This record gives sequence, C-alpha cells and structure tokens, in this order.
Amino acid sequence: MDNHELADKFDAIADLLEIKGEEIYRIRAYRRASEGLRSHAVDAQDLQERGELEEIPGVGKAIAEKIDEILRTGDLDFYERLTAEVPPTLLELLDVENVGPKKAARFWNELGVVTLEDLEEAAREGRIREMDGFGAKSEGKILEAIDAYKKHDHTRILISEAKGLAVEFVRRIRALDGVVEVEVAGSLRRLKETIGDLDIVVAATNPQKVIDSVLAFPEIKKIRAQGDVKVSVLLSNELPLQLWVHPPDRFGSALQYATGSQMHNVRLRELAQKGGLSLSEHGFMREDETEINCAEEMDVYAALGLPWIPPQLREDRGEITAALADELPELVSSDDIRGELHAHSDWSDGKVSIEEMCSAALERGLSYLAITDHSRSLNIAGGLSIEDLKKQREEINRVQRRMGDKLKIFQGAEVEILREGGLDYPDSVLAELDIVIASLHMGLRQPREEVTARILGAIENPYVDMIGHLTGRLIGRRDPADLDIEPIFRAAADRGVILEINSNPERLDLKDIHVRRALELGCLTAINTDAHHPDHLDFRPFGIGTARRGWVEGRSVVNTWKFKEVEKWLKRKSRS
DNA sequence: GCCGTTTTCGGCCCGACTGTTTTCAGTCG
Repeated sequence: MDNHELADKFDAIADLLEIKGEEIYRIRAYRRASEGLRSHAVDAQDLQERGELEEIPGVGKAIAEKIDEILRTGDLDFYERLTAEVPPTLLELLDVENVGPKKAARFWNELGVVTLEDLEEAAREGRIREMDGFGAKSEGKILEAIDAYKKHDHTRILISEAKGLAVEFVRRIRALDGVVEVEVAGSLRRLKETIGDLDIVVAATNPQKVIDSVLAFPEIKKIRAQGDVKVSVLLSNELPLQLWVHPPDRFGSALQYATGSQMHNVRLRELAQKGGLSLSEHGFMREDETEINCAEEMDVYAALGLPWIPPQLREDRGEITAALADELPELVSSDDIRGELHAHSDWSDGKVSIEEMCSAALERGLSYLAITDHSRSLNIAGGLSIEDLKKQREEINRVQRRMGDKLKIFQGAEVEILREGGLDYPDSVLAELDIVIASLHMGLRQPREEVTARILGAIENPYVDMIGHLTGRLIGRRDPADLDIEPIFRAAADRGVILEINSNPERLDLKDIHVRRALELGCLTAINTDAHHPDHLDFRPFGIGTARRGWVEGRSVVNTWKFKEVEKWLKRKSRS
C-alpha cells in the first residue's frame, strides 16, 4: 500500500468520523496526516522498517500505529469498527455538491439513506423537503447536483490547458471598465501538475459592475454562487471558475488568499493569531479591531515578519518554517536555463529537421541543444540503427558548421532500457555519443523489483548520463511504473547520473515531491522539454514550475550551466 | 489526534455565500 492509498484511507476515516459527529480537532488531525502522507516522497513502508513513521508531518503515535497495522496486516481494526457503525457508502454522498457530513448524517438518520441511489430516490419522492431546515429549493438542488455528478467525470485538467483558458479570461477581464489589476491565483498560480478549477483575482474600483460583466461571458454555463466580492460559476467545459473582486487597496490580501494552498493559509492564520492578528481575505484585523490592508501580496507576508514566499512553495511543506528562519531557497527560474538536453528531430519521431530544431532553440535564447533521437528498438518512433547514428553525426557536424558558435549541438540518443534489462546500443556505440539519456518506454507494467532493477542497471552503465522521464507516467492516461524510488535516487546521486525533470505537461516526470527528495539525496537534475517539435520548447515553464515546487535552486540543474561546463561534465563522466 | 521561540496540556483559521430562517447552520475554499 503506497502513501496515496494510505492517505485515502485516513481521509475516509476523517469523513466517517465527521458523519458520526466526532470532535472536529480529531478529524482535522486525520486530514493533516493524510496531507502529510501525500506530500512525503519516502514510502511509508521504508519509514516503517526504520521506525520513523512519525517523521511524516501530522503523524503522531496513534496514527503511526495505524499505518503500521495497515502495512503489516493489510487491514485496520479501527476502520473496520468504524464502518460497522457508519456505512462507508455514505461517503458517496459527500461527492454531491453542497452535501457535507452534517447533511449526510441527517439523510442517513432521518430517511434511512445509505447510498447515492437512496438519496436520489428520497429527493424524487419529496421526502427531503419534509425535513426541518430543508425546502423544495434545496431538494431540487440536490437532484441537480446528483445529475451533474453522474454526468461528468471530475477529472482535473492538464496545467497547459488551464493556462490557455486562464490567459484568455484574464485578457478579457483586464479590458473591462474600472479594472485595475487581474491575476491568476489558485493551483494554476502555484503551478500544480493538474488543475481542478480556475481562480482569478481582480482589483477594481467598481466590483459589482465587474462581476456583472463577467457573468455575461458566453462560456459561463451556470452560476453556482454570487455575492458582493465573489462569484463562483461553472464553465461550459464543466470547469469551475472562481472570481474575487476587491478594491485595489485589498488586492494583495485577496490574491494571497485565493492563491492558497488551503493548508498554507491555515498555517499563516495560525501564525497571525500568535501575533495577536486575525488574517482573512480582506487583510489583517488587530485585536483593537483596526485593520491592516494589503495592496501588495508582499505586505501580507511582511506583516507576519516573513519574506514573500513564492507561490510554488505554498503547500505547507515546511515553507513557513523556512521563511521564519530566512532559509527559503533561491528558486530556479526560466532565465537561468541556457540549453536543452533532450530533443528529437525527424531522424526519429520529431516533426522537423535538426537544423530547424537548432534555429528554434536559438530563437529561444538557448546556447546549446542536444539532439537525442530514439534508439533502434523503439520501432514505433522510428528509432535509429547504429548506421543511422553515424550518418546523423555527419549531419549534425554540417549543421554545427552553419550555426557557428551561436548554438552548440550535442549528439545524443534517448536509449531504450530494454524489457529484459540492459540498453539498446552496445557500450562501444554509447561511448561515441556526446550525451546518453536512458529511458523506459516498454515494460512499464513489470513488477516493482524487475522494473526498478532495469533502472538501476541503466544508472550503473558508465556511459549513461541521464535518466529521462523516470516513471513513464502520462498524467490522467497512464500510471507511473511501480518503482522503488529511494534506491534509484541514491544510486543516481552516487554515480552522478542526472535525473530529468520532463517539462511536457502530460509527463512532469519527475514530479514535485520526487524532485525535492532527489535534491535532498544530492542528485543533479536537468529541466528538459523532450521537444518533438519547435513549439514544444515552450513547455519549459511547466518543468520550471515543477522544479520550483521541488525547491530546486539553480546550481543543481545541469542545463543552467554554461556549455563548456556541461561539455566538461559529460566527458568526465563517460570515462568513469 | 497532534504539537511546542509564551505550552508535554490546552490549544487548534476564517469569512463568503445559500437556504432556511427571524438569527443561523452548513458548505466551501
């Protein structure tokens, strides 16, 4: 059972306890433990073996014992007893909009509702409107919400798609009368790998007018809630959009609030409390009821004695403690990137010639580019034979002469890690290449031991410089390979093998928490685009975002180095 | 149930919005 499955279990426990009417702080403790598990890159299994389960933030003695029991026996007695009291099917009801634990408990106790179907039936039969505090309107809303829940699949969208939508909204809102500032907030601003809703914050002199104008946008399908400072709608593509409109002197507070994360904000409010302040989306309230308004987001942090915290760090993963100690990382940024170390040409499955890729790299201000086409076994991608590689070297030499010193080209390959282990070219061929990326595309579903051993074997090969998109996941489409991450990172650190942070928004592989763990263990990374087309070079901001979420500073990213340094590093390596 | 530059016990974030209410509970982020 992995950390995510454990987290799901504790979330279920929290929900069941809440339906049961348990004390709220105990419930929150389970939720925090769940968050801690999701944010922790080291498997609970590993921590259990070392007796270090309480290292996970939010996990104390009692929850550590529960994790231990689940890992040892596969079951949890506490959970079994809990579900004997509260039917676990009630958890389905919580997925219905505006149905929470209190209502679920009442439907259960007063109407005998246990499943979603029961609830729908009760609503259709008009039994909900009979309950105290309910009416025909709330009954209708429940039916509508059940219908909506059944109809669409609630999958989060890719960050690239969300960004496109948000940019367009921001452009149109900015053009509205009285609008002073517009910013994207929420998980998109934090550059999370997937996005569940769009959050946009507006500073305007006439908030109500702005809200009215936005509500008239044609792609708004449904208004979910509408007030003086906030509106929540559903777009025609089923994505929720939330809009906050505040006067300019409160814009900083509103932006900070809407950016989140939820847990980061909770921590900030706790900190404010200790300083005798109360923090909300409007600003700070002092104990004497006077206010501190924040026009800039930085003012919010400053009032708490903190430096501004970059949005990508705001996940309650230790950033506030680091800020208090003035130990925030100097995060890598797009400006730091000097080259691309993973790109394809039409020699394999890339869409354009080597020369066109080079021109595109140059246009984007890069000073070096590695052409790393697929190796011979990847037939579907037109992998190169050993003979092809030699011809490609000649072509690269020709293009290099034309490019002069403006752009330096490495000849590399993205070499298959074969199903049975080993690499797709013999060492004698690998030795001739400037850079070797080893990647998995086949046999991703092998058992953990086998697939982990293949990666470890690649890392041990003296000619391998980098592991590409380690887990092979495609977000929302293909699960990551079942890898034992910890020994892989230790071996990569030991052998000086670079771990790629793949910027393709479908991959983002390594993911944020793995990036952070890799760094802790002393690994080098490279933020690559894996471009198969010139346009793909523009994926990089997503990889940068993932790196920043992994607390990456510039120096540990190899493609922030100058060409000479990278060249020297790669040569040193292939002789080791 | 967790946790500690005021605490090993006593705290634990905050407000907008809705539907049902004559003052508020529940949900959401």
